[in-house]
Amino acid sequence: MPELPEVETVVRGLRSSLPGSMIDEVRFGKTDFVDDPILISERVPGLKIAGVTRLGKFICIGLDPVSASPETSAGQCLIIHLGMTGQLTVAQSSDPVQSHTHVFFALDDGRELRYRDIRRFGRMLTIPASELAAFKSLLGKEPLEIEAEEFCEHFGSRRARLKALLLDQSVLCGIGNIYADESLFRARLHPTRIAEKLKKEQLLALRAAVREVLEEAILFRGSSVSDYRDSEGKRGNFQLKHRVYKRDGKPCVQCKAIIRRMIVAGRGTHFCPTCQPAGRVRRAAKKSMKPKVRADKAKNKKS
DNA sequence: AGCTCTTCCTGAAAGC
DNA sequence: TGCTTTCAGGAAGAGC
Repeated sequence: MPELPEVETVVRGLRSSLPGSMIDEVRFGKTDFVDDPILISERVPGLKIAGVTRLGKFICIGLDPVSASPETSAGQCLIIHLGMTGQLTVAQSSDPVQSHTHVFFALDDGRELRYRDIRRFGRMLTIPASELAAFKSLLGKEPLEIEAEEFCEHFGSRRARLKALLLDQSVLCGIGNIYADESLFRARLHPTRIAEKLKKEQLLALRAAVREVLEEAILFRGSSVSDYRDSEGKRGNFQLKHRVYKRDGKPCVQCKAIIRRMIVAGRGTHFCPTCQPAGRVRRAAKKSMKPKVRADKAKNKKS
């Protein structure tokens, strides 16, 4: 599934081939993942692609009017989230169309920017360029940009589990299930540990692990599990470097213990029980000779 | 505040 | 062999 390294790889590919081209026409197949297809059809054709950037897991295609008359500030941003199975590729318009391709942006040079999404968990919308800052402000910090102090403030004050926080796009943007698990392994932290209870050095280790994993994954052009492909339709290679993700039942690369899988924050979560020891286990559950009574007492106390 | 559950969707894999 | 069921998960919303 596309997370920060995969989206970054796609963005770099698009950036090298799209800017300067004009979008002539937009055609849609299914549109249930598009905020407002009519608006896109109205606003986008006739605009020139100025640049391609990444915001967390979002791809942002900057579109400018061709004749830059001062009063038409009709610059737009086409924003695309790949969800689980989204693919954004550039093809010749004569190339065969793969199944599940739902949006076609015909360019003025005979090429097409195509959006394919098997499960349609992606999202597509257009906003005026002037609203980009507001859109950005809804997202958390970029994990490759956040400073150490800021990271410690954001995480150190939260009572949530580390895994849940890493997945929360309003805290850090761009991390998904793969890189959350891989980062926690490298930081030697158990996914269910409570962020607030970490020592500063552990928070710093987590920040460093996140950066290291993401940077390495970008070098390998992302991880191709399931359907990920870059803008040329090619696979990434970082899946070969995963140390815990989808490796449950296999020996830990570090200590040979068996990698385990559990559900945390509703997601399949992979970890090494030895390298990533759990935090203090709450005592309550253990010596519960009279669990019912205890539970009731606790309830009465509150009310 | 933060947790779980549900919804969206398809194809792969497991179960019968 | 072939059908049916289960599962995976990013994000948002409901409800606790």
